[in-house]
Amino acid sequence: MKILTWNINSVRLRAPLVIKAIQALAPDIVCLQETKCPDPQFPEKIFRDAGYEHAHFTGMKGYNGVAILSRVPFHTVDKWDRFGKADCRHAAVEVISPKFKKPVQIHNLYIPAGGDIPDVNVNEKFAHKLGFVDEMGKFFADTYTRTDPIVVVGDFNIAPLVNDVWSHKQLLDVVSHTPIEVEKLTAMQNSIGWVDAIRHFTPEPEKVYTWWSYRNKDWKASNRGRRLDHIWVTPPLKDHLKGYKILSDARDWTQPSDHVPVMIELDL
DNA sequence: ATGGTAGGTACCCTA
Repeated sequence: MKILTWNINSVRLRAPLVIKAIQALAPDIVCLQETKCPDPQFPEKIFRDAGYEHAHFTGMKGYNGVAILSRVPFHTVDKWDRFGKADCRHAAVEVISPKFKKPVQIHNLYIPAGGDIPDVNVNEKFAHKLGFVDEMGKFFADTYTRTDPIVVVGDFNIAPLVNDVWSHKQLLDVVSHTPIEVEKLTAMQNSIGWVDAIRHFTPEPEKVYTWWSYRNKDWKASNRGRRLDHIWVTPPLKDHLKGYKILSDARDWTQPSDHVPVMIELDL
């Protein structure tokens, strides 16, 4: 089973690029973030016509929004409001796997970016981000155990490791790579023993990026990337990891997202 | 030290 995650920054604008990524990678399940689309306007048909007839999404006007599209049947698990806000950042489904006795859940997550200033006293968006990550860790610990087969994917907006950013030293005070964010994300990861599936294949100190800012003249030449998008699995799935792909080419497509598609293949 | 770009929306917010 192939699971793709991509922050596409407007699903209505970039649905054709999602189709292009689907044609390149042939995922079974596609998890999108930043759909920026209220549910009644979600472009379901274009994905249905491409073979992804199952969909679970939660969106709102202008901001945020997550969607799960699938060519295999799933059961909807739920969608959640997080940290007291109805901001459409978390949804989950479950699929039946012949390898496991119980269903495998897939969680799609869009963690808040957190604003520019890494100080909770002057920046409420940063406080929201840290609180959101705390709440996710508590949710996983309260709802599951580390023996449940679960996948969580999404734009976590945090690059936790030294080589998840182009310059560890220069980004220590930049939101996405500050020590407090890394501490919170690590606590969330430890909640039920999440395994970082991308680093399973490309351990430190190899540089791995999934996002390059729009504000760089030449993203490829400057290569000031960050690994903000993640795929984690619980311990029972670790031995079933078969491969991964980061489609960096997509950063060069016409009208690109600033994030690129990240995919994991699991033997389920 | 600063400002750079993008999308959605409505004249500004978030990323």
